[in-house]
Amino acid sequence: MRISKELAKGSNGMLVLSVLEKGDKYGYLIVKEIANLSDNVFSMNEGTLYPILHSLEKEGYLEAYWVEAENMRKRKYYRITEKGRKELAAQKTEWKSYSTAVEKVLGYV
Amino acid sequence: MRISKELAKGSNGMLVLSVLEKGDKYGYLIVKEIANLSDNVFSMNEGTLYPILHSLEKEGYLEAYWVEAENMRKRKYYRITEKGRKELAAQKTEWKSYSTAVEKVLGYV
DNA sequence: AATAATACCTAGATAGTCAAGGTATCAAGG
DNA sequence: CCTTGATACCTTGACTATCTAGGTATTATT
Repeated sequence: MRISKELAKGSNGMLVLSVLEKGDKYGYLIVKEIANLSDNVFSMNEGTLYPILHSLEKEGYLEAYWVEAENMRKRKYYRITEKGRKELAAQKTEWKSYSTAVEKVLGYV
Repeated sequence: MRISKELAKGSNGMLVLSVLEKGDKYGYLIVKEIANLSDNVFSMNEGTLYPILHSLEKEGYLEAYWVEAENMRKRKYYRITEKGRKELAAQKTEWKSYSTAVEKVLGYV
């Protein structure tokens, strides 16, 4: 992250779920997608991403499957589950509540 | 915090600076002020606040002084310094950048 | 042949927050 | 008078998300 690491804490899981809601992706591509969508404000570290993916899978929010076509590196794709979609919705609600509260304290609202 | 603790990481220092920008306050009152302004979304733990205050003071962003009037508990007031105001401005800019980036990834923008 | 990009991963350190506790004063209610 | 709750300061130990830094391997480019 270009952004101070601490600000980001807690939002990365949500960001991962969010890009996967729009279609299955493999790890490396998730990093690129988050960088692109954020206009390169975020550049998620791989050492951050993979533990998050494993944790989200363990919680049942994601399912993984390997794709191994010819002339292509092996890629581990992730698909968001129904449980994952619900979790994402909850986290988005929480994000709204959090960011609104911050802006109230800052005097923006 | 009612908000998941991780989301809050990194923003608390900014919130403290922000409420002090509007006038000197002592620790206990800072907690109340942040709770009030955020409509009780935030309820900062004292175990979180005091280390933050000490750290901000150490960095030169705050200055402390005791007030000990009659019929009153001893209160340790904090005043934001010029350096603190600059830091706050920088953190507000970073917050804007961060929250905008999150909302871009979430597809709100 | 060397380098950069792709693609997966882990281990140890760092740092912010929390829960839980301590100390002490004051006001209100029983 | 005594207990309770609010005020007001603080510290310690645990938790956990992230980072830095490393590892392995393949493919494309120069």
